[in-house]
Amino acid sequence: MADVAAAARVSTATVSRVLNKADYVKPATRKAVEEAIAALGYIPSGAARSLSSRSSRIVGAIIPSIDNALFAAGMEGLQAHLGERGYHLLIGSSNYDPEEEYQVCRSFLEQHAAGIIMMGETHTRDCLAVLERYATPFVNTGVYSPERPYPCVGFDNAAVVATAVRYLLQLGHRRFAMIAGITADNDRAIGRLRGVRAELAANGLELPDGRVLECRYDIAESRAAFRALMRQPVPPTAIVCGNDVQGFGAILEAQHSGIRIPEEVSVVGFDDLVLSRHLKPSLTTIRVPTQEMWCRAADMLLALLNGKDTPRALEIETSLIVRESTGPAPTR
Amino acid sequence: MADVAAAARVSTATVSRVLNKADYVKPATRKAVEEAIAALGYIPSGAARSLSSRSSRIVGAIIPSIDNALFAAGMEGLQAHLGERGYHLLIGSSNYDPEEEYQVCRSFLEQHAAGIIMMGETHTRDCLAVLERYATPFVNTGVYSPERPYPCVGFDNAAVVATAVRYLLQLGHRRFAMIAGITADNDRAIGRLRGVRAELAANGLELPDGRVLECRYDIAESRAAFRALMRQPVPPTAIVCGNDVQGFGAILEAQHSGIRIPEEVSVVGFDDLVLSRHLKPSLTTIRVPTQEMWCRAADMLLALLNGKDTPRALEIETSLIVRESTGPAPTR
DNA sequence: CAGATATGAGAAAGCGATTACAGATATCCG
DNA sequence: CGGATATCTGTAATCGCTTTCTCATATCTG
Repeated sequence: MADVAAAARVSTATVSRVLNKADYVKPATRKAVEEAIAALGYIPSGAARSLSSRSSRIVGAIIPSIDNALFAAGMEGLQAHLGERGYHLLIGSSNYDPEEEYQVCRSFLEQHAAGIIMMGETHTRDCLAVLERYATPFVNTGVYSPERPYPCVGFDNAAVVATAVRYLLQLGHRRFAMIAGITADNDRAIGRLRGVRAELAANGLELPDGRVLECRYDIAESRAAFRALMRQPVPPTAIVCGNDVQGFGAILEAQHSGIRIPEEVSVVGFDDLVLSRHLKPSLTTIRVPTQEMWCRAADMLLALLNGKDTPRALEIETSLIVRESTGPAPTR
Repeated sequence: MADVAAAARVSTATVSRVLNKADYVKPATRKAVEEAIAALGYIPSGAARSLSSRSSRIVGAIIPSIDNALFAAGMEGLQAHLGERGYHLLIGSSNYDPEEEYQVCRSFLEQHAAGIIMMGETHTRDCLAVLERYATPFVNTGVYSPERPYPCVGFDNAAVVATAVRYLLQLGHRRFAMIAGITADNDRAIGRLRGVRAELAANGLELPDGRVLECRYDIAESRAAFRALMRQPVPPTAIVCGNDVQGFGAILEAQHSGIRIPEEVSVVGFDDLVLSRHLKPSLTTIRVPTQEMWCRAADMLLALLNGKDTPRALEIETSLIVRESTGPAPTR
């Protein structure tokens, strides 16, 4: 910076002013500085800036896994969105473990993240404490809990999945099963399971434990789960999946084992990944505008950061996308 | 840090020593400091550290797109690998554009990245210059060019794809087509196209321009490309795809339009994504140990960073995985 | 037991920016 | 045209660490 200042025959303070847009700087002076910056190929030190200004333009995002089309798409959109606003994105994965999430959170704080966006609302006490201690705002995504004190952008997983169940009920289905995500420490997975149970209960139906198989968001495991469900003495006629990957597992296993979807069994997913519309049969699912969700979360975080006014809970619109994997319940 | 020092009744210099493992610190003193750190919930400032030490434990990775299962898996593995070694990962995407890559590179330098891993070896002159100027080492991945002066970890795309072509030739195929990735500024896509051409030429065959369709790594576009190829007056009997996503497009389009794979046409992909084995028919492809590749690239970078001895070019082993999407050439 | 050698800990000078505060011009008014 | 005001620019302290010296103490050595 001193070099730039010398080349432009000004002080470092002026260079700083040019860099930070603000303040009064005569056009001529500004031009001289900008030319010096370009000529010297100067890149300001982010470390020094955040040290000195006690703030950074870094936002951290903690997702369960980068290796999941859903989150990957979200990060792609988030990065572009933040980039346009002059912020950098730090990505970390928690592996669905709040303890790991806490560690990632600490490492973000170490890097002076100005704010953090996290998937879900299940955080360790330590995690919340450290965020509080370092006065770092955060936003939960993928969940919508206006009654809780934490900022969130998402939707009510239980309520949303219920719309899919209602649709299946209308189609005449009565024997339901669910291929659920691992519910341990996963509020979204819990919500979806709860939503299915609740909607069925509201219609006088049950979802017995034997009809709920938890497995990871992994095609091989989901195929195994689908197979197991369909081999039961009285197989279900409708299977609700925790997300689209599990839905893919169901459809692919059906292709392999010759089970006809939707004639023998209907399948619905959740998320509407790109592949869903391309499989055969294409997958009926809940569309979630992932990128929009993350971008809105970023907007909320930036508003919080800059002291701007913002609602503390934002609901993201989802919709049921009916495709080929669902149909009338078989008449036995 | 001053608080920690005060609590432990030592100087900040000693706290620093404890933090950085090195140096002589009496066990008792170390213990006192560590207790103070824990008690105060102290998190050292990464900015101050890298400013003061003129080095950081940050590694940047620039990939074309986060929203691609291949890179996502690579990043997942890379992050874990770097994390174990006390390094943080910064992820950026170039959108297959060298100019954007350069901008991401600059932003990494701004964050004091100690080193950078980039996909491919097509970088702008400015990008190489700025890396040189800031004395920041980098490693190219996904390519293997021992004759070039830049460190790389990957494989020879042309040579590898040739193994797939050879296999198809053995099966009796003579009419080839290719659904290639966009070759502009993409050395991997170029290499694969070149590899197919070269291997065919070596066997007295040609790949006419009309039999090469470039499209993005996107299922919808790939489906369209497959459809177009199969609608030609004399359709190909073997289609080599630039990567697995394009292979998925081919298989899914075939399912939809009733074209039988491999009876009517054989299809091979590249990368061996998880889905490849699960589709019906499953996709014959080239397995690329993505995570290993990125981890080896990280190892090389860290070696470069720490002045350790390391080969400057590392070849990653790939292998042809024969599945159901390839078979004998139809006898016309 | 004196002197040499390790070992452990502190003082203070940066690292590269930002930002009060103050000083210097330029502009404007009566 | 002098002085008040508004507009620019510079000086220097500061951010939270690392690291080089330097010094104090402990451990050997003959």
